[in-house]
Amino acid sequence: MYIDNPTKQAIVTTADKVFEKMQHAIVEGEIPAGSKISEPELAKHYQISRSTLREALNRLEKCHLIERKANIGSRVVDCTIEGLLELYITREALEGMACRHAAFNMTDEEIASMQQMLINHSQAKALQEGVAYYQEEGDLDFHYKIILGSHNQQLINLICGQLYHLVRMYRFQFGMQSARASRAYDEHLHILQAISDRDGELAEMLMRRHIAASRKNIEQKIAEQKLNTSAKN
Amino acid sequence: MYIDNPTKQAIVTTADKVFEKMQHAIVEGEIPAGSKISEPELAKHYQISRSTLREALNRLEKCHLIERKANIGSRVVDCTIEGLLELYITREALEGMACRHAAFNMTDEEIASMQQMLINHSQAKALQEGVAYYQEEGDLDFHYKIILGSHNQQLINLICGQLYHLVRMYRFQFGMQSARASRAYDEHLHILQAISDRDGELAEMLMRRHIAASRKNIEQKIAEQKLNTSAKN
DNA sequence: GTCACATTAATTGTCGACACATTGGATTTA
DNA sequence: TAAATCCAATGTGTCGACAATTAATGTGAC
Repeated sequence: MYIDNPTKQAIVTTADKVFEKMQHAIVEGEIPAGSKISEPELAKHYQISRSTLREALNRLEKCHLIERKANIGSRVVDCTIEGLLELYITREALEGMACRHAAFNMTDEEIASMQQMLINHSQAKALQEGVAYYQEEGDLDFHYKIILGSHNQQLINLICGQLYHLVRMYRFQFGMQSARASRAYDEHLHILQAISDRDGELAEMLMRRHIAASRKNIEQKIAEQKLNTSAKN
Repeated sequence: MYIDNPTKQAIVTTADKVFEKMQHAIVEGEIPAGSKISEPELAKHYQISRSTLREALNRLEKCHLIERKANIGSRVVDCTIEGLLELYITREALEGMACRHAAFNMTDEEIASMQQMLINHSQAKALQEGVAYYQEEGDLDFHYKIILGSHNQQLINLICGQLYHLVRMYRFQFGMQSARASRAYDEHLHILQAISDRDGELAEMLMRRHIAASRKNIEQKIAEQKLNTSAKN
């Protein structure tokens, strides 16, 4: 069950459709990260002309899923640890600010809707130990609505329209759903509480800590992995 | 004298050249804000095919200078007050974070180079009362180098590659160089001091206040303008 | 005179072909 | 054998034309 992106423009043109297909293919690793993109090959695969494919490629570049170099070609971005950490830092800045403004700008209805959502998450979490569902869909959903709640079009476009897909890609490629699930849930609760108290300053601080904690959790896991592999060799 | 953008890819293809020309034309208002873009007309004007023009348009869209709708066309973004304030808020978040990391990641040489730059600014400022030069080029230059100093490619791309041109556009269109010049200079000094002290937390706070002060200054000017115009009517 | 509908004109999306740049391998030379 | 040069093959950039959609104009009915 995907969270539908309200920022995305309606899919009417064929380039739109191919863009969507390729987006999923890249995010889910079907088109491998770091791989070179052959325009003639892909155009044939999707049964479209190169012009249309290039239009789709331009949009993929817009959300940082591929990189283009003049006269050389396009490559799918590769998921490095440095890139992941940089992405978290960027999210910390942007989502923190979004959260601060959400505290000022969200309507009472929006807040109530999020409270209901967290209750649903809590039940789903209790049902299936929650790790998978919560970390994948629920977490993104929560963050997503906070960002929309900022009512700041610039922030919304940047995060939801551009960075969002990259975040999903990293989640898929690194396949991380950690033991932080239940702690993350509590943090969500506190963030929403700060918002419903209209305390923007606290809301921003909590959101930043929430994202930073997630980043540090990953850094730690990476460090452990390194320790293990070097111990084996 | 323009600040050359290290993030921009080398200009080799004709689409690159047209992109650059149009970028300047839009930023400086030669192509008016909010105006519709006619592909056949512009293609003829630049003596290129529509395909090449569309390639240029795609890049303009990437840095938020134009907006496209399927089957309808492209429009230059229009500069609204809301848009300006949203942009400042986004900058506050991103540049604040960049500044924090610059405090950790800038080399001693980079810091020394910035200190020298501020000395130069100070002299230019003393020479010509500084308002114009400082607010236009110098201020951007300072912020620019801080961002680069974060050594965070994600942040650099977002701010310098995308938002930067929009910031310049707003400056041109609203033509704002306020009496904040000398105060802003002092703030720059303090920020750089925090960085050279490797105090990331303070550096971020100062940068955020610096940008927020600039935003509030504009909000106040707008409020005064409204008061004046309504008094006249 | 105004609204609704149909027809025409103009604009955008898509296509296939050509021009140019880059890459890889074969040939020549030191 | 190694390095440099040339040539062919592949891939990207650009072009002009056609198809599909939207906007504009004109016509008729009320």
